[in-house]
Amino acid sequence: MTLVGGTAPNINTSPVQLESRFQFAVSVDCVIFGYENNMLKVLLINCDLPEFKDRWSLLGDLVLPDEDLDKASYRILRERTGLENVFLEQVHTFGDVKRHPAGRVITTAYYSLLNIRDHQLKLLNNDLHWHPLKDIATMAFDHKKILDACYATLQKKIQEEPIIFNLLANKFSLRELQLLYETILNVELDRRNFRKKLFTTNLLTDLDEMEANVPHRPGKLYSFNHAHYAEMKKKHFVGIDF
Amino acid sequence: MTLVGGTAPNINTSPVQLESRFQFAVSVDCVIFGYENNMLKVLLINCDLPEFKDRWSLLGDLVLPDEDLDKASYRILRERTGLENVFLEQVHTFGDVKRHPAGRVITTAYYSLLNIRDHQLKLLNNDLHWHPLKDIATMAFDHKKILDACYATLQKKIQEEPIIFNLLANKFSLRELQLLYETILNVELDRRNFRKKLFTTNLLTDLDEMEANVPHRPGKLYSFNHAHYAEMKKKHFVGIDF
DNA sequence: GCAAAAGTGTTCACATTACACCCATGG
DNA sequence: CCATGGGTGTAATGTGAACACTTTTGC
Repeated sequence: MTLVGGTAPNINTSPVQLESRFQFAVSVDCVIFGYENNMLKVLLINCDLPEFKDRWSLLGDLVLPDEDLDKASYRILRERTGLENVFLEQVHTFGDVKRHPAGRVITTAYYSLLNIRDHQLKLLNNDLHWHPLKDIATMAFDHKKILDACYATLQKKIQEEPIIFNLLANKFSLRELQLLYETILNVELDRRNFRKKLFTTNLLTDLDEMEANVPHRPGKLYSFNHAHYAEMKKKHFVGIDF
Repeated sequence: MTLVGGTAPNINTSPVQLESRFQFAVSVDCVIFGYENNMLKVLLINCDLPEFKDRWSLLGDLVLPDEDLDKASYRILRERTGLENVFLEQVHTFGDVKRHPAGRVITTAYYSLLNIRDHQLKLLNNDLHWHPLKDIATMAFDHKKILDACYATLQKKIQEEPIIFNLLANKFSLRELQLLYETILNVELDRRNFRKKLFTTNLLTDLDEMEANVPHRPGKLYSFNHAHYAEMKKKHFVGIDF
């Protein structure tokens, strides 16, 4: 065991020459979740590395030397989807020695939520594809582990904060919202209790519009009340639990 | 804006030469929480960098080239406290370009929980000091931001999992446990409801021992029932909420 | 008129909260 | 005997879960 209280030069306490220790590459990987046809999907790209032939990879890239870590994740998202102002949040950093065949690459995972319908046209001429989460069994690198971690975070987070609306169009029915909760959490919810609960949060704006072209009685359409949520957040924590 | 679907060589998709891009140093910083005299404390070390004269720094170090990120955090803890098998968990990675004056250093923050009483002797001959959390206003680097993030995680996590026992001695009274919850969460709890709640979790083992040397009626002593918690975890998620 | 989902209230079980009195010990 | 916290129970309130029928639309 190393001696307690050793006084070796330390990056936090003493001026140290760092040049010889810039030996790492740092990347970010984005788990971009989308929702379509009652399926939670993830945007993936084909991996051309011989080690991972025919496997899928997350969208990621090396962080640039003069680029903040968070900025890098937004850059990936922008370069790959053309989108700005999308929900994006750091989840975890993966730094096992052998996680990347090219060398020592530490990667920080982010997850992002967006509405596939609104953005699908921007994905033309691309190697990118939406994959139903359920169908993803193996991936390149340690990306399955990263995906699992981000999915777990997503499941937890939608019960704490109303981030789920990022996956829906601006206008949605209560049924769509409930289905999305059920899909992500992998549970079944009582329709009446769900409605009650959502309405008491006051986070929904009734648009006085109805669904169209549905083979049944059309439901009302709602939108997420961003302004009201911002107000609530100022005062107290907002939770959504089932 | 960068073109969507650009096909520039990418670390996740194509074989790339990395050597020229190993331009980062990677460190870990540990926020080591302890509890003593009804105060939540943090183990800090003096920073000798001229930029941060007389400021305090977290315990951290560069990750070694052949060392897993998680392993590095355990090493810091072992080197600084002599402790093994202490609760330690990753919180967040901080990677702003200018966060470290020596160059581009990405740091991953971990937090750790330990019982000060049981371990204080190992801190002799050391620059380390326990600081009451309340007294820490400024720190070196972005360490105050890191500390705040870890504290927020701690507050949240003790309401989800029984990690709080890591801060207490093996034997503790219900009052000590309640005080600790109150201290960390910065709330006041009803004593009777607290007892009921804790007992219903079945996580406490009644040791049939009493406090000694207290200037009032001695309370019973309990220990955390690790075995029972492990059993519960197998079956379902265990939550502790107030 | 049939299928499919919208919309709506009540009851019950359980969990949380609020709250007051006597007890044991040290000084 | 006094100060300090230990130990206990109950009533009220709030929350989550279970549950059935009528309505509206497309076909």
